[in-house]
Amino acid sequence: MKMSARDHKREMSISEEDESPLSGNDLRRGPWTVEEDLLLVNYIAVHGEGRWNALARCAGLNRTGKSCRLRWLNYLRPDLRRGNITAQEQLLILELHSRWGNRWSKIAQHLPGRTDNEIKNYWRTRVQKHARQLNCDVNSQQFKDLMRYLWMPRLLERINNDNNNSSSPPSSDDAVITPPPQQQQQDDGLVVPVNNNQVLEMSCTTTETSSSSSLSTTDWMQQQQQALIVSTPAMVVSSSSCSDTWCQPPQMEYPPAHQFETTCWSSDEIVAAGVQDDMPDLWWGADVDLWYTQIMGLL
DNA sequence: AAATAAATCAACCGCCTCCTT
DNA sequence: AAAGGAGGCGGTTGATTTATT
Repeated sequence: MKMSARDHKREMSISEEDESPLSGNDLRRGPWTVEEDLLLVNYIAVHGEGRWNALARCAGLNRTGKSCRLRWLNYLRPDLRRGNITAQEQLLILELHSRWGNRWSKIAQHLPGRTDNEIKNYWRTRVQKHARQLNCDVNSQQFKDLMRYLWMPRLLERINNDNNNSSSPPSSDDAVITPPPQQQQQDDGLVVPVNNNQVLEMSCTTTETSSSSSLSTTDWMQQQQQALIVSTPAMVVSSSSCSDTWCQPPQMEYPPAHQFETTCWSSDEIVAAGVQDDMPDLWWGADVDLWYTQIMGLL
């Protein structure tokens, strides 16, 4: 298992702490050591996950079941997706959060390989930060409108441009993980990837099996986007290419832009208004401030 | 180069729900 | 039906890293 410098440093500090271990039956807390990770991974590989308190004991881990579960779900399980949150994922997070609010685990179900913790952290560190910088409440209508009528369409535009401009294989930032073997149509109109374990548990409710069993996460994301965005204002996105089998776009009602005269700014409109049309690469990066400050000035 | 501030994210906590007995 | 345990969730903390001065 690859260990980062950060992990190594942490490991060293833990080893030093072990000279004065927790007394008696006290359970370990804090950062996990490599040895603990191995114990957990090996045990789950043989016996599977679940029954976490018993698992912790049987695996010889002096941890709570909760701690083991968290470590496995958020860090050790093999289908985790590493790296930056992609533009596609950002778009999904924004859209799903606008529907469900802080239902992180529910949102995470729609982002294969991402954990609720990761999405929650992303929201708090990036999205909330920018709401603060704009001096508005993250739950305010103003901020929601900004996301819906400016950021999301622009993000979408960027994604589409990227897709059009490159027929190349996915970049390293767009790593393909173990693809979702099956998808499950839910009553909310979205399609949920189902991992191997879930298939076993939920096979009785799996109604549709997509022919795209080798779908990469990238492809899955793109199809999800199409399902999500067909009614995004000012975006010309056809859903006709979607398979009717599993890509049924939800009928989303975008709220009226009570504050904006136009519901969305096209690139031409933005340029015509004198704003540089060069949305920064990372979208939430520091240099985006100028970009959307200019935009905000137009509103 | 050092000090400080800001950002990141792994991990914990407390509450809630569900399941088993 | 009630009690207790396990698992899941959202909120929060704090150590570490990264950026800035």
